[in-house]
Amino acid sequence: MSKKPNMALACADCALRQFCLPSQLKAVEMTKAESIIKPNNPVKNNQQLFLSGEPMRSLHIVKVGSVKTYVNDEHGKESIIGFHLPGDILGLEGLHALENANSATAMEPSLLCKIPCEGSESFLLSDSELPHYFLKILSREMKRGQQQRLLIAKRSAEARLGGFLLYLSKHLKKRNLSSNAIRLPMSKTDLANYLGLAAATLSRALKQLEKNQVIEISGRNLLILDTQELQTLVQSD
Amino acid sequence: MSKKPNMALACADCALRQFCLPSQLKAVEMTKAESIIKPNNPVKNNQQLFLSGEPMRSLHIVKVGSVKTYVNDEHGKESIIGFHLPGDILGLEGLHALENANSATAMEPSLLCKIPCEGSESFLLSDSELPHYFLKILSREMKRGQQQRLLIAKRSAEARLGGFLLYLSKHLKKRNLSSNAIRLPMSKTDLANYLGLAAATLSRALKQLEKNQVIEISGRNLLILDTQELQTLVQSD
DNA sequence: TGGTATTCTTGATATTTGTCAAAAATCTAA
DNA sequence: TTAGATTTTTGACAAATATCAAGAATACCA
Repeated sequence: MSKKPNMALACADCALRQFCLPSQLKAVEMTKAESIIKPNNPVKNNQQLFLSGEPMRSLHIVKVGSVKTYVNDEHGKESIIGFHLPGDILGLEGLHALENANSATAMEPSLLCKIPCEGSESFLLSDSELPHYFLKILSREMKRGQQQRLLIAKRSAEARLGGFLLYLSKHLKKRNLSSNAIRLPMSKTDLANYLGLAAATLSRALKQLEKNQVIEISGRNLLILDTQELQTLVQSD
Repeated sequence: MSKKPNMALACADCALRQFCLPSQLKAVEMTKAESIIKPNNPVKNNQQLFLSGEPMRSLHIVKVGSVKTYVNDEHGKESIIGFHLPGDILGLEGLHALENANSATAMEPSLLCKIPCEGSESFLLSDSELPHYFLKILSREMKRGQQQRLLIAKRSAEARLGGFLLYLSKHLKKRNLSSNAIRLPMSKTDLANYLGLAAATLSRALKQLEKNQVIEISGRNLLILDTQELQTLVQSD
């Protein structure tokens, strides 16, 4: 029953375990997973985690902090793919080619756990239940991606913003974090980019929601006052 | 070497095999796969294949024809999730819950192959290389979904249309089908819905591309005259 | 084949959103 | 802490797209 000093920080005792490893994992597989996963890599604010096009060395899981993924078009202009919070797995879209599809940068000082993709220990090659588990994760992410696309295809700026805030709120709630008082980890510019809006339009949409007493916002701190109204907004479009 | 009468239509000899089963599948696994897959189910035009929310009985693969997937919002309004052509696998986004995330309807008389999800024979539970293979498929689809989302977030109607036409063209080319003379399987209404545009806007965008001699269109028959120009259009946004 | 229903196109107009620029607010680093 | 850089907000305006309605084309079914 003795543990190595750093084990308290590793998977078995991790508060986020249910979001990145199957909860019903057998003890023997748990040990194996822990031997593969490299936990708690610290990264600084704005630090690049990986670059689009590079060979993929590992999947990343956000333990603490937040990360954005994006691609740069031929003119160097950045397009935001997504924002990733604690418990989120990054890099799944690169698995098929073992090449990073997107680039990733930390939006604040963060801790990341890594699951190596290469070599004999790779979970991709393993006979464990891990591949089946990741199949589920990918399927869920695919569904979520479709929903996000629909949100953006509805064109109203306020509806897009509302949908995003609801997503964020639900995400935090699942992790037993405050779901109404939210600190936005990303810049307004990046959020506008993600939502397919001009920065000025996002600014006005935020102001409008505040005027209607749906939210309160001060810098990156946001308070959802009327979840119901947000839902109505998203649906009525 | 003797075959059952319908085997000529089944997986081993299927022209689309490389798109739905791993090409390097071992003979023994190939046999197993063929024993699981129910090939060539005919469906009529406009026939429903499955409904969002229902328990998922199988994955579907388009063998002949075309299928659309969509969801209905609380007011019954339809939002198109995607269009699926021969070789495409449907239902992946429902795997994680074994529940259909979307509804599906044939856009023309079609043939579909089914991979059952339930029971002991399910590929999900199998120890074969199939789960690893589907991991790759899902990863690729996830990347594609992200690209489609970016296309729609860039807002110009012509760029969205151009991107879609390029996708369609590439898709057909991979299958050694005519990539410049395209028959659009979907209605303009559905395509507009998918691209997040009003039907009138799509109509005008098509007309504009025709005026600029980038495409020629007559009903559902479309000819790409200038692929290069389409690419420029998508990128310049 | 003909009649009906549906989809598509087109024009006129209204609305939304983007663009640009300047000022305000915020962040960063010495 | 402060100066400079960056991000955000705001206003004025331009551009793109939605909406609506009517007519044309097309598809569907008996």
